[in-house]
Amino acid sequence: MPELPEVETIRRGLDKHLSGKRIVSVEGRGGRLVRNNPGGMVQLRDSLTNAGIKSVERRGKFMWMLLDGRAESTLVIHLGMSGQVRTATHPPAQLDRHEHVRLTLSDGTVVRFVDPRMFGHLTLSELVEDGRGRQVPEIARHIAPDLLELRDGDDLLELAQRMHTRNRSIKTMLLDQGLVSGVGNIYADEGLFRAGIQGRSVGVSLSVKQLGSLLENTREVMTQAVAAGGTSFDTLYVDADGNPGYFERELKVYGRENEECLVCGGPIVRETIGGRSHFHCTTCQRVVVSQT
DNA sequence: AATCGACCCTGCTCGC
DNA sequence: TGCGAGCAGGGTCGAT
Repeated sequence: MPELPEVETIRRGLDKHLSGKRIVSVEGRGGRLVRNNPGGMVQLRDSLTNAGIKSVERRGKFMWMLLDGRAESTLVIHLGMSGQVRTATHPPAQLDRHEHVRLTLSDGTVVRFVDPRMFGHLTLSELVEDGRGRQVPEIARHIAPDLLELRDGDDLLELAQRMHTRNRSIKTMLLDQGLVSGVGNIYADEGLFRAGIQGRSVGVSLSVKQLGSLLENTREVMTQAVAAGGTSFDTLYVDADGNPGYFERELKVYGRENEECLVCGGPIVRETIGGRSHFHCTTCQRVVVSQT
């Protein structure tokens, strides 16, 4: 479900509600959600009980709580396709069907981890240096900085130059979290539409300038989506307070197969790239697959 | 080294 | 109304 804007919206809510609080109890069966911890729920309970939460951080679609005085200094939260983190002051006594873990904080706030598909995970991880001067959880070290971390000049240019050397579809590269993180299927398509490029265009065939424009457009869409509280197609995405996001109304192509392009009136087309749907307008977006 | 497909799950929608 | 097929916003792994 959630891409960078949705995760960032949730992170802000959690940071506000949880920072400076202490975890007093840990409940739930955990299940697949805690699969990455060798000691499962027992380890999670031992490590988190009485831990203080300093802040909630994020890179790409990974977010983590910074914990006080613990061997594993972070609790990493990845929402996968259908994960939610909700805060509550008076939750139902019984855990919901898909509620796998519940934390109770020193002030009575309850944090509920919900995930029907269980592609998400909760993982204790130590902080390490990412090679660029930032401390990140060890299990998130493999992902690149996200578009909101990259600086306008050098960082974006360097990434555009790197993409320019690759003989690979631009959409696949946008989704490659090792190249740039945080972009998922919705915002990749929206960024490509705004940049006027079809997703199967190949890196080497696009100019560094075109690639830079694509990155800027994609970042701009995500920035606007954060301001709108993210995109909600359905009840699967809500922020930490249970509110939906309002960016769906701003989507130009994603999920609009056979509908009219809002710019030229032509049909929005869906094709498959790398096993994922790519929504685009064949008039407003060019395909560039050969050297120019 | 890079890239593709399979796989991990549940739930919803669509067509017959 | 019932049922199977297909699809979904994510990531990881092994085979090529």
